Amino acid sequence: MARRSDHSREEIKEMALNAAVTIVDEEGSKKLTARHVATTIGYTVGTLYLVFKNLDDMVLHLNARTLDDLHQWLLDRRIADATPQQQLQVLADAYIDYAAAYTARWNMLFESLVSVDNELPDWYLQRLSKVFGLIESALTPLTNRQGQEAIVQAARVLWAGVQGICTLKIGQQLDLAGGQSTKEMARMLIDNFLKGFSGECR
Amino acid sequence: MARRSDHSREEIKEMALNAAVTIVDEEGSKKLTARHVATTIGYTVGTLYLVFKNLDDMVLHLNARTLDDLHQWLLDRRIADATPQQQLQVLADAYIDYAAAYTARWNMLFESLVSVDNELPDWYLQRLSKVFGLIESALTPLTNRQGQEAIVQAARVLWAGVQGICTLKIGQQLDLAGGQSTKEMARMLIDNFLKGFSGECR
DNA sequence: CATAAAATAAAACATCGTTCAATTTTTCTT
DNA sequence: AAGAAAAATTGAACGATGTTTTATTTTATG
Repeated sequence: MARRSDHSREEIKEMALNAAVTIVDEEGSKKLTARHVATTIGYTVGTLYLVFKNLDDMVLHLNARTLDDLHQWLLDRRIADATPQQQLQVLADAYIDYAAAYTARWNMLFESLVSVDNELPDWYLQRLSKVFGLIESALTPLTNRQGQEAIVQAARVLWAGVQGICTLKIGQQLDLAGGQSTKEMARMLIDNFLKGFSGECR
Repeated sequence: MARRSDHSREEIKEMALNAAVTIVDEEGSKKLTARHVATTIGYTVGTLYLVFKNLDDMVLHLNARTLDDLHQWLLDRRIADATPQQQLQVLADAYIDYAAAYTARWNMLFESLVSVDNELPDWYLQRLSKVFGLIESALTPLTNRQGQEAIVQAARVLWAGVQGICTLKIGQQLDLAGGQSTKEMARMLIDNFLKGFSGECR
């Protein structure tokens, strides 16, 4: 057992979150319990409550990490010199890939939005905005035709759309006639939405 | 305490589900526990396991009810003699209203999609399809321009989009610049998507 | 009326989040 | 350096949970 001041509170926090990520990835979010995390890092359950207010607080910090990770994931897959449409499709594909690769983590992102009664803290909202900003910046070339306000709104709508496509795994659950993949759905969303949005219509 | 054969198993099932709906609506999904449901209907917890395989099974049946209810809700609000665009906007608004009015119920619909490991049973998928079919039928007038296959795909994408808009309550959580309401987002999604989809573009 | 079968209750189990008192280790004071 | 104060950590405890098992009651059956 770890004994006094082997690690600072900040270190324990780090260790706990590392353990939490591993548990979620390898055993699923249902196995993410206080005791499991504590014993994994060589402490007992009481210690966790020294560095986190409660389990929800820990999950919030865990989700913040996921958002950072997702943001980097999307950044790494962005391509230069592409049309907004191409950029968005790359982003959507990357988002879908992340959700598929780290499903448990990704799910927790939205479970928490439900369970948290209080408002989300600023440091969390900032992480959300960062991810969200990627879609926004892909749309900025359209600022000539559309106002900045409309761009922001479109980015929200598009992200929500891709999010919904991932959430309802319709491709898997409702696949009755002809397997339409998640990415195909996202492509359809982006193509048609952008056609309408970028004003190529009468 | 209720005593032997006061109610058939089917009646107990009904009572339990009625109690569950009330609990979820009035106290939230977190208060939906086996003991709470059992005592509400005047039985003890063991009896519940006579009519449901486990709590997840009960939630699944509860969700089936919600889907039926949602389907009727959407039906009641449909309008006749309207363009696909109008129909879809009415549907989207109704969907959003339902999610707002019965948030706890509505949330459980998608939490369960996550937690259930096994495939969803047929009787549940049929309920999903029924709701989904409403969007599809609103799009059928476009069958001339687009193939039946494309209609089905578009319905999926649009529903997913509205779903995502509801899920990320961006209007409330990420509302940094200018309050864009959920319905406005849905309108933007449908308008632009349909413009692109219905082929009014070059 | 006795006995089998079913329905229900009650108790038990392991686990959970959370709190708290007890114990150990460090730091501070003189 | 020694003892007191403070902090870190444990371990036990509490109430609640999902689920299973045992015991009891009620009905049905012969």
